[in-house]
Amino acid sequence: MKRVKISEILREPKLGTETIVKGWVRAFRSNRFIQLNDGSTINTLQAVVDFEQFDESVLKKITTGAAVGLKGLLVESQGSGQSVELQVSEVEIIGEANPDDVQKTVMQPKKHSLEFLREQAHLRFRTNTFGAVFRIRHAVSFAIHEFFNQRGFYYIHTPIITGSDAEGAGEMFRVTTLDPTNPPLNEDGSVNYKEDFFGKPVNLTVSGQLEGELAALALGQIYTFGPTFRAENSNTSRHLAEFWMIEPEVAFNDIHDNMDLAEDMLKYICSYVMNHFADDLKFLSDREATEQQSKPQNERTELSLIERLQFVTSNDFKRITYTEAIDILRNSNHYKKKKFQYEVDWGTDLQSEHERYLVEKEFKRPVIITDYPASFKAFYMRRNDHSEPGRETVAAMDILFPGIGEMVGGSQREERLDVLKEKCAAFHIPEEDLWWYLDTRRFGSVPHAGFGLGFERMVMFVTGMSNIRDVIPFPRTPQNAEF
RNA sequence: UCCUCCUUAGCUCAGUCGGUUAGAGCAUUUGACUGUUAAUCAAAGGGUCCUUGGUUCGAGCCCAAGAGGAGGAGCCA
Repeated sequence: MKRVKISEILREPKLGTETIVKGWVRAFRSNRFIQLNDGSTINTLQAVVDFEQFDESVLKKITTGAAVGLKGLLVESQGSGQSVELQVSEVEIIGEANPDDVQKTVMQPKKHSLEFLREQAHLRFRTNTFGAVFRIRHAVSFAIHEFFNQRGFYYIHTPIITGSDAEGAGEMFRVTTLDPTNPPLNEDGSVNYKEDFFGKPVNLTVSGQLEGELAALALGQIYTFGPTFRAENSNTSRHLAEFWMIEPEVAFNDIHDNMDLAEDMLKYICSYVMNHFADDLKFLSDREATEQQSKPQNERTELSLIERLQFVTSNDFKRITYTEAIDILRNSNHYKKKKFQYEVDWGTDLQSEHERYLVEKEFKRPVIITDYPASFKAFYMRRNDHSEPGRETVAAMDILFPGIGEMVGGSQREERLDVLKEKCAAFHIPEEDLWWYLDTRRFGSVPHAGFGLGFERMVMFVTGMSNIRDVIPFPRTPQNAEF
């Protein structure tokens, strides 16, 4: 007989049939009731053992955390907390768990802090919260692939090891096989990278975008979905040294097509999770609601997690230009009462507090800000045709989410070779490093656009978790690469 | 990297003005009970009060330095 997953049993219970389940004991109450979870769902199956029919030594081993196989008859439950239960006739102890040891872990049946759970990343999968988070992380991932596949996008794998530092997106991790204590040196004392594995210095990628553009300018529409690495000493609840990013790129799209695509994608993800992982979502929504009760009124969220997802899918994102954003901020009472710590001036980047004001106070919904000043945006973003003199802007777009900040950053790309070369010079990027990128603008260049979605930030929004370390199985942050 | 806060039992936390033997709930163990739902009842075990140094007759509590963690900022996704 094959084991049946608990998710199947609970979805379509075949009452009166002999069934085998295997999983981990969450609780064993009254020497009679086993609460069994096998990871297929957040819900547990109640298994009832008649303790008079089993050996004491077997019952002793049914402890929290232990792995067991149970065979028995599926029947309607006499108790009120569940509809079906398993009347156990055979117990197999598959893996024991010593209660004294379990007591020191996150598996003991009680509430734990997220910090404590983080210290046991290898065991936190066993908890309701992280089981739900990682099932939903899968759902978000799968929804993204499904979304793009349905629209005829091709999934492209861009390199993880890269020789170009062109995007300047941040500090990079060096990849080398040289002996750090005794590297080969040039005559002038510098490290001789010709002797390194690739014959030149290489790093872990900070973005697959430039490579993605090459594919898009042949295959039409592509997306990447891979790990990304930033060696920045960022110690916040929104940053990781290793994270995952989705970067679609579409030939012939302009900035408006780009916004439509991003908005559709974000809505699709929310719908998918609501439709397919409702149990996990409800658990997380209730969990957040309980947590909110211990917070002061002004720090509570107005909508529940589920309501926030519904809100996103059923309302258009607010679209404004950077210049309009500056006007709104400067005309706000918040500004007039001097409640912003940072000055609001055309030409400087928006600070976190400004973005939060726009998203959380002014519009109360996701906001897309476009047409930023060229001075603080990347070299590859397309220069707008009708910029005021001295106020040159680029066709950039950032999508800001409540509680998260920047969820998506993208732009229409500079397709004009002469302008792009000008920008390279202005940003001190040597053209010879990017010859392969510039080539795309020589052989049938076309307008195109794309964006990057921070995968973990999306999972944060969908699960309601407030620390990015709690939505990735094994977080890598400064001074922390355990497991 | 900067600012603020935190570190007491396995976990979550209390610990008064610096004063005798540092407490509670949960968890664990033992026993009782047995249709429970974070089961209940009784008892027991469990402490480098983060580390080092200082002040003091006396420090969990005051001071200094360090370590670890959290929140916020910057950078960004």
